[in-house]
Amino acid sequence: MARGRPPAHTREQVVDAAIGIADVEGLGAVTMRRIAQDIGAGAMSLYTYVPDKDRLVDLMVDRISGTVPPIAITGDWRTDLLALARSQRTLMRAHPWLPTALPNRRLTGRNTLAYLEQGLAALEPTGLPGSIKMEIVALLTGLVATFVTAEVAGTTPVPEQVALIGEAVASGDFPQLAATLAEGGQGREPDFDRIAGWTITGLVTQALNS
Amino acid sequence: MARGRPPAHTREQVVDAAIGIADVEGLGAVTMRRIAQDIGAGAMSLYTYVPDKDRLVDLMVDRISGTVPPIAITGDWRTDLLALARSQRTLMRAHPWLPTALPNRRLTGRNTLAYLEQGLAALEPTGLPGSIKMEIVALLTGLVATFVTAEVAGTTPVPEQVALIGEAVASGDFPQLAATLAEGGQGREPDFDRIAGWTITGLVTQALNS
DNA sequence: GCAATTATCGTACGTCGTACCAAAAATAGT
DNA sequence: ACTATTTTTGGTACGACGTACGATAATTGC
Repeated sequence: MARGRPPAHTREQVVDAAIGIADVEGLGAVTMRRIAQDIGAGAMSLYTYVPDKDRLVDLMVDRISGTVPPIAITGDWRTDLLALARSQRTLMRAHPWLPTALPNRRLTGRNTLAYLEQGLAALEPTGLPGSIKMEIVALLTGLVATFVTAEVAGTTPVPEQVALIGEAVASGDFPQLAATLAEGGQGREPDFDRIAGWTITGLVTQALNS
Repeated sequence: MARGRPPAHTREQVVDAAIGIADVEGLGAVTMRRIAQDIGAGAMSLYTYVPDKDRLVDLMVDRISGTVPPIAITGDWRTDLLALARSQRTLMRAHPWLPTALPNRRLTGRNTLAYLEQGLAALEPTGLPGSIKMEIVALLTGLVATFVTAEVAGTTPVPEQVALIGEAVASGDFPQLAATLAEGGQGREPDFDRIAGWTITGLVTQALNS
């Protein structure tokens, strides 16, 4: 029944290899030749499994989205949305290239849709209009991406930025910034649950009151 | 006093040419050869004005940030933060490549710092700790970027996504999504002021109450 | 004039995505 | 068994990219 030369690999193999490279060396290290080398194939053979590189990234996103277990819907939107945000954060921390890959990307598969579905389910008890629910889910995803990006990048202070900020503060043109930096780190450190909780509660309650 | 052969162009000229290309044809169309051609220079001459392409993008971001007039600080954080968010949105709509360029980008210049300064100034009356103020500004920027990205991309429905969603809905596995889509567009359409207002109020009031 | 200095930009290298196509490996029909 | 058909493989090659290198040109200071 299966005519023609049998494939030596699978689409999943290709996508998984790409994800493995991106996880360790970043999305920039993902090239067709590199993937091919990793799975022991010729570069051009990959095009049997994937139409082009852009779609491959779409497939990468959808595939890792499938690795997240669905959240339990309790019926309390606060709890459920926070659980969803948490699982997204876990996913993005495991695959730090994800926030970079997300913008301008099409909805690519059932796993990505499943995420949206869960967001809508979490918001069901609010009785908000569907379009508002969609917005809230999108904004929540953006928030998590912003947070994780800052979280991952924030660990390494770039000396050249320190210099810029230092002389900016010294110039006296940025009094608020100077005061904030002088204040030091005695503020609470970034806490995902707190931030996400604020946003969720803020967005939904404001939406309900308008 | 200025020894050696005089420069035929300026850094601003190079950066502005790059911005012009990006505005019309997207960030992907910005190449060193293309910029050089636009300003009538050899490709390699650009390296007199800019260390490399990555820094050039940094300079692009900082330069357009300088085109935004500073907001008037009224002392009401709600008003001032919304004004800041609005001006950021205006900027991002005028330069749609900006949300794409933002993630993982270093603070590059005084104009970018000035934006941060304004955010801190707007939050001054709240009396929140500096680190919290910083977070709120960062999250607000992320929110605007998310919104504008959706706003700009949302105008063109991709047929291939419609097909995916259609069959997903037909499969019955996504009841919430199906219900939401069936509900149609009778919900209010995305309104930036409303969304930004929710988030600002939500974030700040929750921060104050915790 | 003559060095010293600085900018210009043609050439070239390595890397990328991927178009093209001959070779290889399987089945279906005879 | 053989042939025709179908499908995958992967080598070669093309155009575009960022940019290293270095010869050349244009300016100032002595």
